[in-house]
Amino acid sequence: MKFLEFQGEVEEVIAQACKAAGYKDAAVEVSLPPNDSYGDLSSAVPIRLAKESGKKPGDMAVAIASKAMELAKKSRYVGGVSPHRGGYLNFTLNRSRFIADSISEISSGDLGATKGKGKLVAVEHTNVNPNKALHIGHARNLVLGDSLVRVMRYLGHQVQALNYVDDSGAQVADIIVGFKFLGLPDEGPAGVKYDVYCGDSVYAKVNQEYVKNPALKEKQSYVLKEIEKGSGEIAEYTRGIVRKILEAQLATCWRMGAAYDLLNWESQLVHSKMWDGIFESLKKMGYVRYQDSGENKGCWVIPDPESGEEKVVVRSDGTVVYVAKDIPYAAWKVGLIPDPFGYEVFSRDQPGGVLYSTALAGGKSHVHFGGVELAVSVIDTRQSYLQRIVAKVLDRLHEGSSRRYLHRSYEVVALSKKTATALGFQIEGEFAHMSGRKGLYVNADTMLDRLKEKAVEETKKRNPSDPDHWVADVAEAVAVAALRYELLKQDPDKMIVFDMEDALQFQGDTGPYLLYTYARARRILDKTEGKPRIDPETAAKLTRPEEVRLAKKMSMLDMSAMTAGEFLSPKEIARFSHELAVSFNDFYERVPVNKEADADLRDARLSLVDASSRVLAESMRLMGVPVRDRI
RNA sequence: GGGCCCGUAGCCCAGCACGGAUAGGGCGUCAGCCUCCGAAGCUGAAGUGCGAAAGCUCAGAGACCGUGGGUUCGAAUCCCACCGGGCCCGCCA
Repeated sequence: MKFLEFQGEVEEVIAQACKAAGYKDAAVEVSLPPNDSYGDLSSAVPIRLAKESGKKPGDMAVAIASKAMELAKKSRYVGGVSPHRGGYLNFTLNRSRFIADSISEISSGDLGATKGKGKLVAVEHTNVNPNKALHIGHARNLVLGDSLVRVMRYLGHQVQALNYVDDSGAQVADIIVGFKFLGLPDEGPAGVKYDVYCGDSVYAKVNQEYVKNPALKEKQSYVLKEIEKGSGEIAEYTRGIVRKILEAQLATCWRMGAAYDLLNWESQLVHSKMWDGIFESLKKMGYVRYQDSGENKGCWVIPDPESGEEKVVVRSDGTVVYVAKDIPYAAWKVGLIPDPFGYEVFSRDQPGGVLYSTALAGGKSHVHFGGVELAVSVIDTRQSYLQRIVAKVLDRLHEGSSRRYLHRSYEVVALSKKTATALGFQIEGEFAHMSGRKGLYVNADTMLDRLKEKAVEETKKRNPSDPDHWVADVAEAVAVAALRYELLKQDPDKMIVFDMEDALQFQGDTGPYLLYTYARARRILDKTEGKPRIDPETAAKLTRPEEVRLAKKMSMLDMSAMTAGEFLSPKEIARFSHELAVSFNDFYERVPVNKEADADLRDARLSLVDASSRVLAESMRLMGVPVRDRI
């Protein structure tokens, strides 16, 4: 997009100007000035050069600026250069040319997305144990991961969205114990989603029973062994239950706008024997050791020379621990071992494309997964330690491969005291961590339903004569927008203390604000006579600061996305969207379009409205926030 | 005991990766704005100057950026220590 081109030109001008002034290898750097009265782009290079040469920063800026002004004449977008007495070099845009070019580029459908040329990338996210419904903590994972997938694709990468299904762990076993040994019905009540039933009623109840009746725990390990065996009545039965729960979970994921390319089943990973080969290599290189004495007697362990501690990878009964499942999975992702899987279609109903599933026997291999250049795992911060172990092992298997295996960690979602109390729990501090076992959580669907309820109310108020199905569609979009934006906009390193009442907010820095802003923009296009039209002459009429700011902001989407991709931080897009929406509303309040008498100016403004709203829609799409023409 | 993360107005957050020009938003509070394109929005908050007035002009609420040191011409940003909060360090996943 054009602002990046402008920035490139500015950097070139600075480099050349420094050279001309006798400073050959000056490091070029530019930044957005704190206030646009300084200019459109600034550089502190003279300050640095002054420091090195012992001159005054202001004088240095003047010296560099005099060279830069000449050079700037050859560029397309640099309109002016001025020195600042503090030592800054301030660059201004050739505004009419910049605006005209920006608008035509965007109007032609070029929203800054990179075409092809990217890397093969895997993004793993969601990864919810198939024994319960998604709560808002899982939703944070999904929103982060799915947005990352979208941003990476925008940046031209070829992305595989992976969802790991732990179908052979203790949590699934608990459900089966409930059905097989506590006599709980394996059909939930009518009208209750199956994942909700299993999580709310079965899982919670089984865990209560474990406390009262410790003998029941033995049933759990029996079930676990049966599942691991992979055949027999219990294993077959479990497969059916897991599939049913998973389908219910996927309905929620799809509702939130996430789509996946592949489901990786843990049971298949185990049966693929990928671990065996890796285990052998690790043994050969002496990285894993057998302990014949001490507290880990009979186990295979990975020693950590730094801490002096050791991590068990194979238990004394010969079964593998969780990291030993994550290691082959990671190795498969970055292509350190041959792909043992075939692939089959799991669902064609997924909005956003066919969903595949790993398959050991009978799977076709016309599609390929794994073996990527960059693997990103969206996993909460509590697993950082284990992820570091996985990375270390990858480096042992192939030096440097951990650089291609990135853990995007994020903090958990907790519940505010108010919300926890409303759910019937007594809380000590200001917030409470969610707990599936205790039944202390807010389901993603529950939250979406609450949001939707409120959105129906608000939408009806504004559109009393529209049909119910239309209202419902809009309200659903508003609900998803509100939840996704809320979970995305905050820094992943910060714990979210979720409060039900606060989250029902539709004003201010929220998803619905973006939807509203977009709808306002489309309204102008509907209501105004004339057509969006821009050319160098009419662009010269767009001189109001609100117009210039809006045009500048909209041409920075690609820059935001690049930052988001580089730091695996989609919240960049949230910030950008909000700023763009604020710029638009500022323009909306002060600059008339419909009522503008000058037809050229009106059409130019129309084209600005059209272009900026397209960019807004694109940035919303990158966050998975739905867009509607009218709300 | 070892490690990771957080600490910015009454509340919630941005800015920190790459040190730089007046530390940005949002909620809440108070006061305004729908016979100008959608009020899910926007404007204003002691006041100053001009004017009969509409209005214009300049200014503008709330923050010792957890504390104390250090590096630097310059620190919210980098380094160290401390304080407060959360998390991890299992033959659970």
